[in-house]
Amino acid sequence: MQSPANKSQAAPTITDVANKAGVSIKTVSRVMNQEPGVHADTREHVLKVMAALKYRPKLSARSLAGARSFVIVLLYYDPSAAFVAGVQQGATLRCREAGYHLVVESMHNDAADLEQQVSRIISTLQPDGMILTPPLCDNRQVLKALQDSRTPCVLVSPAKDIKDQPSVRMDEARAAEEITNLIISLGHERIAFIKGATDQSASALRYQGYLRAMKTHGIAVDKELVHQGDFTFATGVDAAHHLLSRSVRPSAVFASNDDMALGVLAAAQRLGLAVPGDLSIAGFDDSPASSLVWPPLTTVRQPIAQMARVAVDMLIAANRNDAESATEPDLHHVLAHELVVRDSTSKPKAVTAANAAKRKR
Amino acid sequence: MQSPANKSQAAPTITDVANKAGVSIKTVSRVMNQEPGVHADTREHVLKVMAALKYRPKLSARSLAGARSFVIVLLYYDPSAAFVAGVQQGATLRCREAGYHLVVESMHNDAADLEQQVSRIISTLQPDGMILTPPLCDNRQVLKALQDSRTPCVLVSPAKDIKDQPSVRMDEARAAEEITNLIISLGHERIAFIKGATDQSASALRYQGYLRAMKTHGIAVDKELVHQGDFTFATGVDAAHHLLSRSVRPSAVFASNDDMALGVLAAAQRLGLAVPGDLSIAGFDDSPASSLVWPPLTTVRQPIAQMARVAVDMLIAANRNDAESATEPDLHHVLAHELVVRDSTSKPKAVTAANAAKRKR
DNA sequence: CTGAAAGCGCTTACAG
DNA sequence: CTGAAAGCGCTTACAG
Repeated sequence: MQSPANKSQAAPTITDVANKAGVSIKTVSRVMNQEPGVHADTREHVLKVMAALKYRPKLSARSLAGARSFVIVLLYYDPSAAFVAGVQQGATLRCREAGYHLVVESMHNDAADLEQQVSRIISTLQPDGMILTPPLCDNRQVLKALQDSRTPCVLVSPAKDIKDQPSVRMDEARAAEEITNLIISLGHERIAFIKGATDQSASALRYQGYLRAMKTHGIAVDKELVHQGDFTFATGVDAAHHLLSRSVRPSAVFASNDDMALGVLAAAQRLGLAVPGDLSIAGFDDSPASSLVWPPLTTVRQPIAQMARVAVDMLIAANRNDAESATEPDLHHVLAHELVVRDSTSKPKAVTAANAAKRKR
Repeated sequence: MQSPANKSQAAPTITDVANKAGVSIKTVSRVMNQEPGVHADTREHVLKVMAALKYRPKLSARSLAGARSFVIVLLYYDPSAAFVAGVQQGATLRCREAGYHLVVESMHNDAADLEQQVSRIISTLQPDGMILTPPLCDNRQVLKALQDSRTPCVLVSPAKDIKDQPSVRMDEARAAEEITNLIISLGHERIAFIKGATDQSASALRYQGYLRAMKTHGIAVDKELVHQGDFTFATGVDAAHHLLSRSVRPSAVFASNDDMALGVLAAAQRLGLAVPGDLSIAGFDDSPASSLVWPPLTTVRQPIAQMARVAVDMLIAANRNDAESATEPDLHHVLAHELVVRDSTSKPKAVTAANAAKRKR
């Protein structure tokens, strides 16, 4: 049924390139894999023929014949849309640069057959590596499936580092400390803190950062100004109502994520407080919403896309080192974050005035 | 170097299954592809052996040997994180149900070599189908690369439907009409509208919906109450300042997306207007931020994940029909949206009072 | 209803 | 520096 015309339209194979270049397919293979041991002229000639024919090696053939699949899997379970999108953006771009492709799979963290699901994906796809994001990167079943299959794997923002298990993260505590320092440097002393969900490691780390900054500056932490939240908008609102009903109000609130900070902002505005005039507010995450309110929030930007890029790089390196059994250079990467100072924080006008008044009495 | 112990650990192949089941690999192949012409007992027995061996066919081998790759590619260029995440969620889950895998690739819509990039991905991956989201689904270069390769492709929310080109969308105009109806039913008459970016088809459609509802209810549209925006927070703020400085203010604003609605909300609050008391506000998209402000926004939820599921279904069906050359049943799907009524809209208290006062004079 | 043979397009291990 | 042969794990086209 296939006419010659159709046949000529078929995608060129390595054999087509070899024939036209007058070399063996092995030489073409060497060139496209950038292996040594090919004469410069030969290499150049083959390269030209490949370009002329618009030759693209098929992933399935390379994968079946060789040890690599050029596939990296991103396993995730709905953290925030912004987080997934960020990881993906970084991972997919880096993959393309390196000739890899990113397969994404969304899994329920509490599925009973999670280990099976993961091992099935690995067996079917035989990926060269896997990227895990919270909460899956802290899930025993997932980790077990990965280890059994000996698939290289990088954890992005895991709760804690595991020995011999590569990871990428930012310094949550340091970032929280810096944002607290910023608020203190503005002149605040009564700085409230809203904690995040107790089952997430970031919560404790961010709280540590807050405490450290307060201590460094010799400011006593009033326990009444520390409130438990769970990273949701609603608990931010709640916390604000509690904190702002104190006889002596805080002049600033550091909510350990943006959603809670937005809750504080909403509550403050309902109470008729000016932000940042009457109350400075800082968040954490640089979520999209943080710049879609007035005033836009001072917050911390996680290097999400960059973490994903690094994760991909580590996986590719792991594949190369596999044969050489070289020791991994850096198992645990910590990437720089960024303070995003916007309009929700300022000098404590009201408090300053009040303090001045007090002193006069 | 490989000990027998290691060998037995190797992933089982179709040959292993065939040997253990005492049949040919062709029979195993028939069973796993659910092909007819296998005795029920044989089928059952093979199935048991596959399960016992935890046999998983390798995608690379199936892809190389056969006409299908079991891979679907999602091509996107950073619309909103929420949109990408939604499409992905729907697509990845549906893919897993059907034994497919989703490869994601992020591309710059304005890249000079876009057509080449897309055709390279197709040649390399040989996907069974492709999902395109805005703005790529309206990009000529992308569409051309797809057609040249004859890869089945579904457009999600394209600017307009193309003949013979499958698509999935919601009814933007209808949704905008419904939200306008809602506002009208609350008692509003001076309803402002903020248009979206002129280069996006949704802008015109949503405006049409607004006009249609106003006309249906016999309310004249005051052109001073229609303001051009571009879907950003900043233009929402601008629009609000213009609209609210009118001698007779609107009692409600329908911003044609949430980001602009949030801008209106921020501006209104700075001006000391109560929302929804003094001003009702409605948005469009149900963005994450829309419920992270006070009051939470009345808006429209697009069936994003559902659109992606349908897109995957259409691609899988296209692959099946390929051989039978059956005609596609529904080329253009329109999915139901959902009105999300929250607290940013209410009866026009202030205006009602004012109107009452006017009448008394 | 079942199977033997050939082949998909590459890489591997070996030879020269 | 280069290549001929075998094989990866499946599906296809054909036979019985």
